[in-house]
Amino acid sequence: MAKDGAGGRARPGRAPAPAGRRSRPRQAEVAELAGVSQATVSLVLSGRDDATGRAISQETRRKVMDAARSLGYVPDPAASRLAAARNNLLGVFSFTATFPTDVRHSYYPFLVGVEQESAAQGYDLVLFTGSSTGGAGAGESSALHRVRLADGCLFLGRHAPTDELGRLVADGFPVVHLGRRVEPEGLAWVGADYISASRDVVTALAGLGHRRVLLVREDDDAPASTDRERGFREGLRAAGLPDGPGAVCRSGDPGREITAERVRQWLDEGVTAFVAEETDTGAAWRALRAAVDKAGARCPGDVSLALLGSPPADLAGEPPPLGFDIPRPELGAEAVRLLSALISGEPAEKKLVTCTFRPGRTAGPPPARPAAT
Amino acid sequence: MAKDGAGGRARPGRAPAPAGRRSRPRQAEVAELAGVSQATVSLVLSGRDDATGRAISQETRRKVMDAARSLGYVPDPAASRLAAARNNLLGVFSFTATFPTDVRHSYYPFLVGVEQESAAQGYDLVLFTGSSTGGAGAGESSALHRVRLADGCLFLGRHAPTDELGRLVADGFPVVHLGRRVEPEGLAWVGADYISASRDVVTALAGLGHRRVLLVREDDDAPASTDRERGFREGLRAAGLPDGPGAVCRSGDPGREITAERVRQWLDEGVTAFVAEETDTGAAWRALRAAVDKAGARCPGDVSLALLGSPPADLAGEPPPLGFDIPRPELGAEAVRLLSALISGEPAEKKLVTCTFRPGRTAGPPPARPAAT
DNA sequence: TTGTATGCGTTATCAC
DNA sequence: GTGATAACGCATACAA
Repeated sequence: MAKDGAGGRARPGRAPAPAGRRSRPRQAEVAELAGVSQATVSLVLSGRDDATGRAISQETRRKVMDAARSLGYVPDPAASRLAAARNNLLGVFSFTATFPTDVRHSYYPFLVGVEQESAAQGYDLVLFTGSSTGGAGAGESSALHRVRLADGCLFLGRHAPTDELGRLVADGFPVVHLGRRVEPEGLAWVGADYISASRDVVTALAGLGHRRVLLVREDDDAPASTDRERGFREGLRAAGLPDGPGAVCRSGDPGREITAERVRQWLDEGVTAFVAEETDTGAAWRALRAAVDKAGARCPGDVSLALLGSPPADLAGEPPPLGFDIPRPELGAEAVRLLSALISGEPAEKKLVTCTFRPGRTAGPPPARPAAT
Repeated sequence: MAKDGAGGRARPGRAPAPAGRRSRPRQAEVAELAGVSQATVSLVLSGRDDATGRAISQETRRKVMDAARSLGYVPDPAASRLAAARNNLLGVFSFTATFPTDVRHSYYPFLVGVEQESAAQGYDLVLFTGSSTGGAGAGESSALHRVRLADGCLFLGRHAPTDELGRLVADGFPVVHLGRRVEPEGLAWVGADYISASRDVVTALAGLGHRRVLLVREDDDAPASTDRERGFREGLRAAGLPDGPGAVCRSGDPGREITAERVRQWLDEGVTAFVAEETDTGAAWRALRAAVDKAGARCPGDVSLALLGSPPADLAGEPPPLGFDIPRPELGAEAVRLLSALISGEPAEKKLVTCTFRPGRTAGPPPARPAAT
């Protein structure tokens, strides 16, 4: 009973396969063609034969390889994962569409690095489409459990629910988050070192002679924002500049927009340099530039500007702002490396990647006399 | 023998689980807690109980649900997909990196639609790249056959080798090509209807009063090019315009560039409108515009221009050309629909998607007197 | 050096 | 209504 031969059988106990379509070749069929057992096929194809001391004759190896090739055999990832707990698949899960219509919000730059490093490490990528409309797990309380099909998963975007992630981590499922993240406890992540990078920008401004520098940031409490503010303040202190509440302006709310009028006022108060945060849409930087322009101040003659990040793509033609670039592909690659290590059983790490300082052309010495006088 | 209880057992026959990692609860454990059989748990949790007429008592349902919740049960996707004989994975194979650094050559717009529709259909995506050396199957002779790990695969780009694709098709593996393609026989594809779209552009020009229209195309015999030429010629004939070899200029070769001189000459010959093909880099359109400009002709005053496709991204600021837009996201979505149908056993289809006519601002009536007189 | 037997967690069929 | 039981395709301890 049971164990019928490997040949095309009627798949008892289940609905018949779609008419006319043969299922993908299995190891059993490769074995039959090569005249060996399925177990031998498994050994040969996994390359685990000589590694574990199990020696398999070259003759057999060749026969198996040939059979596999001629049948176009490819291991079933689900079966591999079930049997061996690994299938060389890395998951990528984002909570907004990975390829949004609006390219500005995309994870594209990260994916460049993720793809490269995954290939280098011998992994294929599975894009879990759980984010958008439904995904394969629509209706489920958690669409997230699907990622367990892969050996590990990368999470993009700050909207990952902490408890779901926590569950994965608690179960020992390898997870890496792209972006610094405080919780859940024990979560591995790779983030950009906004603190140092922001500090360096302020240091550069101070070095140029600026004594009053203002940070314009969004009213958001994500680490990406708070880290920049922290670095900004560190930079002020390191340069011996005043670091009061007046050094930072939370913008973004209605009635708090950066207007020409406010800029004018700040200039009158002695501010000679403005620092903006990079945002998804680049709105902050755009608004600041517009306001300064409208206020009649020239940059970098009358006022210096800096951007804690990269300018939006449509401003690529403008002179590059003083600031830093986030090495997104490198972040993606590093995340894959961490994930790979996790899968190998190493402990969860948290890693900051250094940003690239960008001298830019929007900063110079402050005007000789106070702009307002 | 075998069939030991569901309780925490030592997982015989395999390497011990990584230290400290307890395995997650299985249906068997849920069943035990609920006092029912594992099969019942499967029925209840899959929600397939009332759908198939198998009535399960509310009492049992509740007990199972409670047990599952209290144990924190989440289904193992590997096991589900193995048992269901499908892994809900769709391959996406591109012959250049899926995320090239040069975004202009990218498949991004297609992927937008692919991702959306895949999510809607309950599929996850596996990204393969022909260019990348690595991947889980590195070392194999053909990187292409790796796609068989998915339930079906989408191919992007025209460089897919016909014989390899033919092999997949012959094996009954579900494949859809993004872009019209003549061979291999029996290959399903989704393409843009360049013929109608190009015809409409010519019709629009003729409607404006143009009698001599010239198509500038690359020296390429891909369907994307030949279809446009065919539509162009159809448009000429439909408008009763002359359709000789002089109506088309094959450019791109050295010595055949579109120069100001040649444009001048064509204008002298009575040509009043030029139509260019969209190319990967946008080179044709760029060259044509430059040449016309350099020839001192103004557009649309002296000469009308049209583009069979969309202008390159960096020309987004210029006035939009008369022509059409390729609904790339829609193409991607349609391809996924076709692939999904193929996987369900339906026959291979070929489908053309209608392009969007774009009036643009580069065409007007021809000059009152021949430009050359 | 190769084959046999068995389990991974789920689904689906069939007797009860 | 419910519970055995047989695959799904692969990996591995162990026998041969």
